[in-house]
Amino acid sequence: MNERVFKAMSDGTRRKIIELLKDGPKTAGEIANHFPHAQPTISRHLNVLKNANLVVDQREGTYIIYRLNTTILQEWLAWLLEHFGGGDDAE
Amino acid sequence: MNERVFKAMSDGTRRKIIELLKDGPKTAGEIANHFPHAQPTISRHLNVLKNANLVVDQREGTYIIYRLNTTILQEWLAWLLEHFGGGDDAE
DNA sequence: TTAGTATATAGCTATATAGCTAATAAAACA
DNA sequence: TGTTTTATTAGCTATATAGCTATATACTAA
Repeated sequence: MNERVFKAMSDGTRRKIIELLKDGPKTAGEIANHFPHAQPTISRHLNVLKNANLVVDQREGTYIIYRLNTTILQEWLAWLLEHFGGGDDAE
Repeated sequence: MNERVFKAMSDGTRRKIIELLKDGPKTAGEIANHFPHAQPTISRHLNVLKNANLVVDQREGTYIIYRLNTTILQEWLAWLLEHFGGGDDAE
């Protein structure tokens, strides 16, 4: 499993971005409006998520639309369950 | 969910320690022997895991035995599934 | 071309983290 | 007590990261 996914998911702001995008694609501005941080700060968080391949972006006119890459997210969860889940005796 | 758990799990060495401890409790030295790092380096990783409550330690003579806190690990996985799992339309 | 809007990049600061070696602590045992 | 073994803590360096402001880029529309 790609280390970048773990690093990306280890930040609370980025996890909230992922949760936002679970409800559907959003522009960078819409995403930024959900946070108290400056817009460039969110832009960089989005870039971290993009480098982890957890989101994809697509320019639409002046807007850039971000959407979740559900495949990577599901693969990550599957990897976690495989490695850390169900290890208890009383399962 | 405790931010410390995410930070703890975002490091590859610490994830390997967790996997080792899934096979049963081990002393700090046994754990360190599985890695190319200096022993104090592993000691600090163990401390990060301890602060996240992912492991507990117990002195046994000169040894200190680490064991997995499966509860926290399972709670973490459950939290992840709840927030990020099953969001796909075609589930 | 100019102006305006949306977003990213550059450049900075402060803080966190992973690694190391050296020193310290805690227990066992002669 | 002094020595050995096991492990942690202290102190350091190098690197990464999250935040900011200022600037640049990409597109739209006048």
